[in-house]
Amino acid sequence: MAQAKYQEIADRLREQMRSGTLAPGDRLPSEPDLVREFDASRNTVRLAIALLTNQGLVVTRQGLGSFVHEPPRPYTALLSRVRATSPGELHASEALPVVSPDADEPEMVRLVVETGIATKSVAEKLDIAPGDPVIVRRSQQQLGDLPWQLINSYFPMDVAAGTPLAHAGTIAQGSVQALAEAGYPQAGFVDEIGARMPNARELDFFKLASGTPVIVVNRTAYDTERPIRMTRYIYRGDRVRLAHEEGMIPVKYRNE
Amino acid sequence: MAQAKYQEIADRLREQMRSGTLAPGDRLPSEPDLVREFDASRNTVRLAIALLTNQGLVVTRQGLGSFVHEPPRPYTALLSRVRATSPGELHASEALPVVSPDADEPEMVRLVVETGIATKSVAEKLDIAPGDPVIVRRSQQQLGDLPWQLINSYFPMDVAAGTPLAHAGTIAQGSVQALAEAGYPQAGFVDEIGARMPNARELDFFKLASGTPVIVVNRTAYDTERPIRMTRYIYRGDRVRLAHEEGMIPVKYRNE
DNA sequence: AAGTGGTCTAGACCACGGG
DNA sequence: CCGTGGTCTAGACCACTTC
Repeated sequence: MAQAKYQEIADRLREQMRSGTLAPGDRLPSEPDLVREFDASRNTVRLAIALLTNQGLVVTRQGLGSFVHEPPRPYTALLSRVRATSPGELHASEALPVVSPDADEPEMVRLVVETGIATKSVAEKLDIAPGDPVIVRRSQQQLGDLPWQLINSYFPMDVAAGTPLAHAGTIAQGSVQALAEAGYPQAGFVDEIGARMPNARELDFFKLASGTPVIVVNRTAYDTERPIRMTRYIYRGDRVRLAHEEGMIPVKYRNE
Repeated sequence: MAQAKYQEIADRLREQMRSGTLAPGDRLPSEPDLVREFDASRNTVRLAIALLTNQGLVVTRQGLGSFVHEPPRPYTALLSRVRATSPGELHASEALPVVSPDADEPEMVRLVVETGIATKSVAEKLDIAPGDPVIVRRSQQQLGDLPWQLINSYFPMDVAAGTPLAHAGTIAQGSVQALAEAGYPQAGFVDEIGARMPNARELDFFKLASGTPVIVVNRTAYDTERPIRMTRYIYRGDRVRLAHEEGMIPVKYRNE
């Protein structure tokens, strides 16, 4: 066989999506229909649909059918806020500023503060040893009823102990200010951006369809000497874009 | 049944990976072994393994077995080259600068230049109409034998026609310089960064295991008036990180 | 009730990789 | 050759959604 039958079925369906015969939101033929159309067993048809699902092209809903994925309009998070930022815009947990949300969606935040120990990746960024104690601030954020980002901030214990950073609740003045008041003014930061498939926790929080990756931003902040914070932002790949600007952008093309 | 049997099998295997019983690179028990261990049919075992594969935790190789995924050390592409860049460092197709590749890996580039028509997404970025003609420069890049990025640059026809940008072959002085000489000096750019599952072309070029997303960077460059270029960088999510720096970073923590 | 997808079984044959 | 995963079948029963 030149090509597996389930590949053939997937290819045909993919082709129909490309050509518009199957438009975003359309229901695919039912599994029994495809069984008849391609003279295949149901398992083979299901293999084809699983393939498309894991490529993010199709979503299936039990009792209803399989549907061509409709890419939603994404929210955009800004890696750098170049233009003036009023102090009031600073988010409690230092979330990246967002543009173009559906204006008046209420924002909901669940915040947990705890002490923990540094994992290998956290230790590396903070230049401490794995297992060293750290202050962890975790938050889960929703816009309307869309769970859209997870933020985990890690502070070296000697930096954050005894400061407002170590206490539960939001930080009125913002964590950058709190770090400055504790004697660690932020001088700069490095972002490291990657993408991977979600783990169980992320799958549960975001309610992601399979075939949807997450975007991970590791932001390590430094004073003039050393790392003073590492913040890990996790976004759902299907609804979020990151933006970064440099130089002069004509006004009509700027974000925000 | 509280939980599907294949979910149960996947959970157990995942737990063994977390605890270290199964270390990265280890071979999982064979399918017949798992059939015996969990008293399940082979198809059910395969469902469990497919789940782990699509989460990027496991890779299977026919004739050999299934193995716990080994995360490789990633290459890092810099979104902004803050520090001095000599003209010689400019890549022909304006690739983002890379740090920490295995030093002396030879770089290979395949470049195609053609005229095409703007897709919806390209048209939007270039502020032209879908279907309008554009110059397209496509390149495929490898480091050693690792296919690591695809770069597609789109230029409005009125900008690039009759310039070196419209001709095959690399551009000695770099495309930024070529645009400047054509009367369109670049004033700034906007990057839009997202992640998604690879399409067929990308799957083929990168040879990606399922469960591996790609990172997409859309860089739109402007002169003082209008968009003059849109470049789409596509990276394999399993081997690439993007970096972005802001402010002052202590020397020992800088990239490069 | 009827139609959809979700889970599971038992068995078959094929293709690949290594001894 | 043998053990590994890859493909495919035919049939069963369950769970969810809508009418």
